Parts: sequence; C-alpha cells; structure tokens
Amino acid sequence: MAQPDPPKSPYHHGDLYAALLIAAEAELGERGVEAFSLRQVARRAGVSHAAPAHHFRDANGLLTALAAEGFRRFLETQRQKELAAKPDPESQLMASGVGYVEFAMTRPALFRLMFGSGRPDYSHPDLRAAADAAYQHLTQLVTLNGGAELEIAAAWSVVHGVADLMVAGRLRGLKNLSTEDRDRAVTTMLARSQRA
Amino acid sequence: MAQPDPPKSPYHHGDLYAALLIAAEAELGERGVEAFSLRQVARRAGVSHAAPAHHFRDANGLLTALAAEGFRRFLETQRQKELAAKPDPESQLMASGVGYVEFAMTRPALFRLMFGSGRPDYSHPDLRAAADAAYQHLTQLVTLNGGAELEIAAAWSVVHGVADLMVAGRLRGLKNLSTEDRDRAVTTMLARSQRA
DNA sequence: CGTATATCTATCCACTGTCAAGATACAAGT
DNA sequence: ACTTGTATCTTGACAGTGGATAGATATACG
Repeated sequence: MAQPDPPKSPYHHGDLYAALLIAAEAELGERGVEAFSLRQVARRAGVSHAAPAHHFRDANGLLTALAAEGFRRFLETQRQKELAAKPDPESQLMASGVGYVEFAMTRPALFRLMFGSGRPDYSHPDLRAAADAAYQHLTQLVTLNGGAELEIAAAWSVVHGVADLMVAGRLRGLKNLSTEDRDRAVTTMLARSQRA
Repeated sequence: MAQPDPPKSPYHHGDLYAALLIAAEAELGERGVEAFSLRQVARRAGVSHAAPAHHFRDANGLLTALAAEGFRRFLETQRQKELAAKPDPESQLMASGVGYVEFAMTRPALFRLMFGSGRPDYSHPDLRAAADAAYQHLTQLVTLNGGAELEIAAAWSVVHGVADLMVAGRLRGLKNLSTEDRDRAVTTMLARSQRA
C-alpha cells in the first residue's frame, strides 16, 4: 500500500524493515496470530528466510515492533476523529471512542495482536510507551469530561467491548449497520456510560 | 479436578475424552493458545501422542470441543449468579453480567479461546449451539428488562469489555479491587448502559 | 472365545527457527 | 580509482517439533 520505491534491486531492499512490518500485518490478517511464522513473512516480502533476523531478533521481536506501531496508529486514528469533532470535552470523548472502534474494524489483525494475544513483549520500552500513551490519552479525555476511575473503566470497556466483539464476528446487530449508524450507536452507548 | 475414577489401568483410560479436555485447558492456561499442541496435551494426560486422534480429529477438533464445553460452563456460571439474585429483571441482568466477568477471571484461558482466537470451528453444530445459547440468554435478559437492540449491544459490550481487558492485564484500576467492589463496579456500569 | 474398540509404537513428512558461510551493495578513507 | 570495511541479504544445512498414518497390541464386551 506504500512502496513506489525503486522497483526491484535484488540486494539491499532499501527499507526491508518497513516492508517486513507490512508483510507481517498482511500475514496476520490472512493466517491469524497462531499461524504466524517468520519464514512466511519473509516469503511474502520476497526476501530470503534468514533476512528478517537482521532487523528483528525473532518472531516475537517483529510482533512487538508491529504492536508498538499499531498503538501509535491507534492513537492517531482517535486524534484525527477528535480534530473533526466539536471541541467540547464530551464530543471529544465520543469522537475518540468512534476512532477506537474504527481502528479495530479497519485493522482487525493488528487490533487482535495488540489486545488479544500474549505475544508482543510488553516489557519492551517502545511498546510500553506506545501503549501507555494510548491509555493516558483516554484517561485524560474522561477526566476532562468530569469522570473518575469508574468512568474511565466504563468508557474503555464499552468501546473495547464493541470493538472486540465486532472483530470476532459477533454483534451481528451492529455489524449490519452503516458506518454512520454504527458510529451513532457507539456514541450513544459511550455517552450513557458516563452519566452518573 | 474431577477424576476419582479407577486410578490407573494402562489401557482404556476410562474417560480419556474428558481427561484430554482437562489437560487441554491446563495446557492453554500455561502455554497460551498459540503454543498449543496435541502432543503436549497427550503428554500431560499421560497418554501416547496418537491417542487423541481417536476422540478428536485434530488439534482444532479438540479446541472446538473445548470451546463448546466452555460456553456451556459460561452460561452455567451466569445462571448460578442469577439464582442467587433477586428475581426482578434488572437484578437478573446484573447478576448475569457479574457471572460473565467472573467466568473470564476464573478461566482466562478458556475465555480467550472462546472469544479471542480464530481457532475453534464455529460452523461445528455443537459449538454453534452452545454459543448461540449464551447469546440468546443475554438477549432475553435484556429484553425482559425492557431493552432493545441497542441495549443488547450495550450490555454485551460493557461486560465483555471489562472481562477482556482484565484478562489481558489492563484495567489496573478494576483489577486491584476486591471481588465485591469489582462486582459492584460491573453492576453500576451495566446498569448505566441500560438507561435510555 | 471372537470381535470391536481403545491405545501404543514406529515412521514419515512438512515446517520452523537458528546458525554458519558466502555474495552483494554501499560508504569511507587513502 | 582502489582498497577496505560493514551492513545487508542469500544459500544451505541442522535439529527440534508437530501432525498424520499404519500396523501391532491390549482390553472390553457379547
């Protein structure tokens, strides 16, 4: 989706690091986290099976880097939604929630990697930082909106619940809706969760 | 946890089917879904690596059966909570939600298998039936409580969100609470999700 | 006593991760 | 321009692991 690079030079791929991350995400989407293999990723990236070792220690290393990248895009998706929304605290929170769900629907494989699998190494500083940033962001929005501990948990839970269930193919009711109706539903549920 | 059977007769284990399910769950808990292997389960059950094939076609077959069993216990946990609660519709729904979370915390590995992994084969009639039953139950409770589509989604989402995030080790805020406080929190969140 | 069923042993094959050794590109320094 | 060095990538081989299958063997049951 993003390599109009120098088309083909056999050696020195140019940016194999990024290419591997892309291939890994695609691989995750098609075969699932459990069937993930370094060699397969290498194959997909059109590179020999030993090449990834130069950029990532092993499979978990790749997945950890990918998860960190995921959290950054995750936050970015939310921030974009917020920019397009009204500036009052409630609207901002709702927008963020909608972004949360949108991210999950757009990149289900990444989402599952980040939240549903034990594979990424969360003691890795880069990943830890990215994940913490996402958490901090949410906390702040809820707080600005007048919420406390319970409201933080509530907001996170509804939104995460919707996202996870939809990715898992449940929640047919919501899945059949148009994007707009779905966003409205998320907004409503999130709003209710914040009312004392 | 439940085989005071004839202690040891080398051949004809007696109820290898059940024993394999137990071993599989333990294995899931210790090594995670991604590292799951039939041979390892057989080892743990004290049986040769080819034995499981007679009871389950393959690894996914075992996991599918285990997931189905999981959904039955899942429903049962909720029903037990409901029995101990007041009979009005709202109390019943809250109790069910508390049961949902309790199940996830008690058997995190099973929970993840059921909701967070693509491995069980949901086209298998037995599993499908068990999963549908759980869904039907929830739907019914919400409906009896005066809710419609949106409230069904909301109830399921909050509760599932809490469960999934706690299993994943997030939601520190809630995790540090006592069981009672946690149940109270779940109840509050669930109640809010149902108020129009 | 004979037959079906459950289990074991023994192989076979595919796949993975890792390592070592060689090839290629690129960047400096001389 | 030539050498030297280093990071990148390739090829090939190895050991471990897992799933599948076939045939032998023990047990249960009629």
